Amino acid sequence: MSLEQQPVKEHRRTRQRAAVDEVLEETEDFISAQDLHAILRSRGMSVGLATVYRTLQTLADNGDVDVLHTAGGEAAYRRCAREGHHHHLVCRSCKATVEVAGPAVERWTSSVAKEHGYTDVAHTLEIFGTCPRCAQG
Amino acid sequence: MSLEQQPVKEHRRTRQRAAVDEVLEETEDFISAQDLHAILRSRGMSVGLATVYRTLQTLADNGDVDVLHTAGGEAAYRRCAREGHHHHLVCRSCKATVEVAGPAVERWTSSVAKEHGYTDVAHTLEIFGTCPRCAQG
DNA sequence: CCCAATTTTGACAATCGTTGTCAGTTTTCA
DNA sequence: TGAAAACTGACAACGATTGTCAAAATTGGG
Ligand SMILES: [Zn+2]
Ligand SMILES: [Zn+2]
Ligand SMILES: [Zn+2]
Ligand SMILES: [Zn+2]
Repeated sequence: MSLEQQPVKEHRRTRQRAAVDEVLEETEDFISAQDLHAILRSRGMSVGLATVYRTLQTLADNGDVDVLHTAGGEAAYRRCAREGHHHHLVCRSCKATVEVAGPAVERWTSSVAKEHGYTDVAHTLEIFGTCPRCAQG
Repeated sequence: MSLEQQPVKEHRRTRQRAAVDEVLEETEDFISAQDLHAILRSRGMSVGLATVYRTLQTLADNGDVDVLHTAGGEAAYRRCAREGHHHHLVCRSCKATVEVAGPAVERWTSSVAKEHGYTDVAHTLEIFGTCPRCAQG
């Protein structure tokens, strides 16, 4: 067995990371690296695109933000309120997100996996739909 | 029986499509467009990469094959035995796939969506793990 | 069988999100 | 304060996928 410690990669406090953090903090919905970078630029904050990518990647690795892969194949990030494992109900058009927990689903996935002898199990689950606001207004 | 109008985009029978179909038919696990193309080439069957992409895309659109987005961000395709809506338990290393149905999950996702007023709901759910064979040998 | 309309093909360029490079900059801490 | 260590950013590189468009193949008549 290999006991893996959490990879605390974020050691140093830099203005770039603070900037990314700030945007994440005030952004309610999932946002892509590119979009976050655009926001920073529009605010006159100069942060390299690569740095934005790296920072988000690290935050995701450390579990500080959730990652979602959109239909278009791009990664979107979000700092969620809920702490433990959970999933998302996301509006296809405006990205409005609801955090949802489904203990039954978690149990089901592990039982299915175990049933077939699969180990080291993980799963991805996202629910997409049209939110009430976008549905009609 | 329910009459569902299928977008029959595949009109013509060409050797290229037959070739792609053949590989899909004999391939048990999910396979990417690139890998399928490589197999065709290795067999001396000349089929353009773009054609492989287009063919798989069309098959997926018509619901003839299932699509899976791997961790590496590439699409993988599979002709499944099960007909209705279902999910997959996939081995991370060898791609060995088990088709699974989870009526409870389906119910849960729609109830959660309805609960928050979301409509036109869909969901993605994939279970990843290490299959028994890869686990030890 | 032959043809013209229509669809499909494939080599190649182009796009797009993302990662690698690496010299110069910043942070940390002894 | 003085490095060692981590971080940054401009830019190149990358890999998967899509767009282009002339040439080739399929189809349904005639
Ligand atoms: Zn979340
Ligand atoms: Zn919405
Ligand atoms: Zn399937
Ligand atoms: Zn396996």
